[in-house]
Amino acid sequence: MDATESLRDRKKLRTREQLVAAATELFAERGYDAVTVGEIAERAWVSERTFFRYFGAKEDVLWPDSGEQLALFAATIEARPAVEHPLESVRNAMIELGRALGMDATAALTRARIVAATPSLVARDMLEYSRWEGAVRDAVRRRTGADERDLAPEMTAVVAGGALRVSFERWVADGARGDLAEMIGGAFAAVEGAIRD
Amino acid sequence: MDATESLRDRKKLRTREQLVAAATELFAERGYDAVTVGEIAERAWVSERTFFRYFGAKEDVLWPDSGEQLALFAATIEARPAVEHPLESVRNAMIELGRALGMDATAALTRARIVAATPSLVARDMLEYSRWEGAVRDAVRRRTGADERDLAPEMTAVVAGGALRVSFERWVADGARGDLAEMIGGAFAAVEGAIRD
DNA sequence: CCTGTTTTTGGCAGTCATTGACATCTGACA
DNA sequence: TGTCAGATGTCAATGACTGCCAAAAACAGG
Repeated sequence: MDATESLRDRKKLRTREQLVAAATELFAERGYDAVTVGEIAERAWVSERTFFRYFGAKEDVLWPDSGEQLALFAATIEARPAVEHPLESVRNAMIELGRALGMDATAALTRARIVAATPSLVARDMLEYSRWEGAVRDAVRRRTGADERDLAPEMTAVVAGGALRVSFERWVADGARGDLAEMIGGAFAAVEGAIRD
Repeated sequence: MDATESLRDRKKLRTREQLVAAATELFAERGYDAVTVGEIAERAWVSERTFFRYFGAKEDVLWPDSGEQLALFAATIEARPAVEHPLESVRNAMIELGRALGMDATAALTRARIVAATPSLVARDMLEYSRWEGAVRDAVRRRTGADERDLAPEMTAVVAGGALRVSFERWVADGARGDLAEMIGGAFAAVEGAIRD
């Protein structure tokens, strides 16, 4: 509740943000591989060692809040009314979340381009998606009380996670114009067509 | 056509196989991170430098034929009769492929365990799946002549790739007993249930 | 079998990511 | 102001890669 945390905490937060900003700028300018952690640290006014105190690895700086966002997403799904169809819950959760995070389109676009340009980052990104998928799967299982061996929750999660991923990719490909929420809705709708005929 | 290629080629192939075998054994024994490239090279009777002539990175040795397999998969899909429903084609292609590759269950299991134990390898694995997904998407697009902006082929690919991934994971979790092809069929079937209600 | 040519290897040095150990500095607080 | 815990900087070491050059092996022709 206290917006004025200790000086220490504020400094820590600022350093963290500077590291993320410095890294993003440098990556955007020269490409991920051509930037060293030392350079990122230098631009953020800290030592290289300190970078690793904030982020476990160079690439982690591109997913600064993945843990929090995942937790938030999971909580948002759980909070949806139980009568909703699972896919509907996920879709709404994603839309709610998109609003809550206040998505800075420009920043998201920059980041997406950096990631797309380097295979190892794309891989890491897929790993993030798979974690969201896991959250969906767990939520669906809990809600439907499905057996752990039932593949239905897994596939629901595959569809939900895939819709998010595909929508985001398309949104980025379009230069972050257009409405992401709408695109997600479209992706979910497309599954119907994909399944039937 | 010539089973007796040049000595050079045969040696190269043997070295490659030895590297893969050495790496797999060591990873299984001690875990991916605890094994150095130098140790792998040593057990394969070559220098560390040579390892990197065969594989661009340490982790690549766990996906020795990913390119070929992907190409084979793509070709197999394309070869399915055009009247088949896309998902059906993909399912059959996967089943055909599983047979053609002669899946060594034990080896697959060992590999899967190594991968599952290390996040960066899981990420790389997801990247591989996304490439298969891309192949499916392209095939569906070509076959249906869908517009590039149509999300249907993307989602068909998501479902197909997801079914493969989920099935394989389950198969591995079950200790590679059971029929993988059958499990894939089950995953595809589960989508119906997941979508409707 | 001998010899000049083409590949494949090995050895080395250098860069960069990542980590542990230890000294120093700084905000928090009595 | 003096002390303590937490944050940072420094240093050294390991291990993944890469470029470069020289030795070894496989080829091809005579």
